[in-house]
Amino acid sequence: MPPMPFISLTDRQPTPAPVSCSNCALGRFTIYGATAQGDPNAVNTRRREVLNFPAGRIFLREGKVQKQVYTLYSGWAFRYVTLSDGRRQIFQLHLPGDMLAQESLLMPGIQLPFSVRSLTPVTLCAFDVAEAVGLIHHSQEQEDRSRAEMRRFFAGLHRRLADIGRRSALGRLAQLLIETEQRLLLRGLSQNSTFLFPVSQEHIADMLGLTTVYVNRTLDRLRKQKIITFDRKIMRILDSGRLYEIAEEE
Amino acid sequence: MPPMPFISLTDRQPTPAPVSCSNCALGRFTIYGATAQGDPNAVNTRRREVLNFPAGRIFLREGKVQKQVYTLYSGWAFRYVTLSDGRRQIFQLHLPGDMLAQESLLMPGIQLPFSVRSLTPVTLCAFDVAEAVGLIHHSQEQEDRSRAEMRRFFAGLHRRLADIGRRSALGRLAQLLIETEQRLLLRGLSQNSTFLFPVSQEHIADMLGLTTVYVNRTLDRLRKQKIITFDRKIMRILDSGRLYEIAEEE
DNA sequence: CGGGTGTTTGATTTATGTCAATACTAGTGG
DNA sequence: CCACTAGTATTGACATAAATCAAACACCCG
Repeated sequence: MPPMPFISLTDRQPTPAPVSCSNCALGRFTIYGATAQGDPNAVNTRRREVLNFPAGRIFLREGKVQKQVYTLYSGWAFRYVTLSDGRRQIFQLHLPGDMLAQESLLMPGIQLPFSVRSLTPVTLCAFDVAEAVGLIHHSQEQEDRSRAEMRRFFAGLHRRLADIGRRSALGRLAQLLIETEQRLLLRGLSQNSTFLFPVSQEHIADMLGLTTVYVNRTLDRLRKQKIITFDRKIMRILDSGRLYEIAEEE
Repeated sequence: MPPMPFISLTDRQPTPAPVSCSNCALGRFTIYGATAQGDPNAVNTRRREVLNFPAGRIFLREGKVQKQVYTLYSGWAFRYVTLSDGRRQIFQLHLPGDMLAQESLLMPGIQLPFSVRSLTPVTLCAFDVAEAVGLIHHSQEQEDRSRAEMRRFFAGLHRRLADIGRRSALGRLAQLLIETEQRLLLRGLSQNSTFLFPVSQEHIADMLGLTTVYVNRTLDRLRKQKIITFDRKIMRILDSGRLYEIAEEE
């Protein structure tokens, strides 16, 4: 089934929260996707509340134990830590459909080793941890799906570590673009290798362990080689073959 | 209870595998530690086999799905990936008492995103995944303990990522030494801030995202400042106050 | 005792960081 | 619709941490 985009590429307004999970276009892409499609009411019943935050808001804090988890219904967020002198490392971008604080499902009682901040205005659907676990154990298919999601996340964390440890700035950037495009594609948020990428160069720097200035210059190299285009938050991959080569070799 | 060392600091011979888990001095430090102490027979019954490997052997391979998990009974190992051109990133050191491939317990069916190789000769105790899960669910205390272990591991992965992304070589090295000493201390494998650290400078480089030569020079800085001593694989922390400062600030 | 692996050191290069100035963009309020 | 501001992006000149290359050295093991 080809995924349908549920917001326009250039639409920067927050998508209004759905009244009911029954007509939520996003549900199928979530960790409880099977249930969301087969029995949307089961999801609706367990949803505790719908939250809205403006851009730049810290809404999950390092060290806290989560009683709830959240589906990112619309908008982008990221998980990160800040060192004592202000240096920041971003661990992951969260895209619409992601489950935030999902590790609380696997490791109940975990103190989050990161904070989460919104990158754009976001809408979240909240579930109690126990309810979310119930949702996941709803069916075999469901369990498989959510496990697959956890594994993807886990693998991604390792990949990022290897990237920062062992790849050049150019290689890291290429990896990031490829990974992001793939994740967005699955949700119908990338079309013709073009997608909204609402991050500043400082965010990219903090994801890749680089400096803002150097990210700028590295983006420039990709632009000059006509491998990408990136303007007003719209990223377009022009030469994905070359991008893959760079990701692999650099 | 002050942990008792179960091998001598300078003993480089592999500790013989215990015939029975009942007299295993290591059990209490494992992920199933509560059971190992309260009902060692429950552990013994489930143990499938005891494996021995020489140093430098790859015994878990990236991409494989694990039907078994292993307690590292003696020796050291590490998990890593190799990029296509040979660059290597080490994700974690495994010390005696660690459960190898433990993510298979949380995420059954996961393809390992890394390989595992022995650093010294190792002895492993093997358990089927299902049996190990059973062991863990043996009691509440047990579940709590094993969860705590998972969380520690998870937090450590994030910490390492932030270190490599945002700290200098000196800071990374300090972090590594502190973390390692703490982990060893819990198992009684560090005394008077002194422990066996059977890694080459190349291993350190591959853990920290550096070069062998530069690791050598960075170790040298710590030596010259009389913060550590490191000779014939014996690491001694002389000035832990200073080491903590460096870990935090650099 | 000889060879191989791991360590140390020096000289040099390079990728990336730092500092600082200028330009652009998206909003804001009038 | 314009002027103003605050954040971003871009650019240049320069500094430096870390990599590279290459040559001793040391140590361990059989």
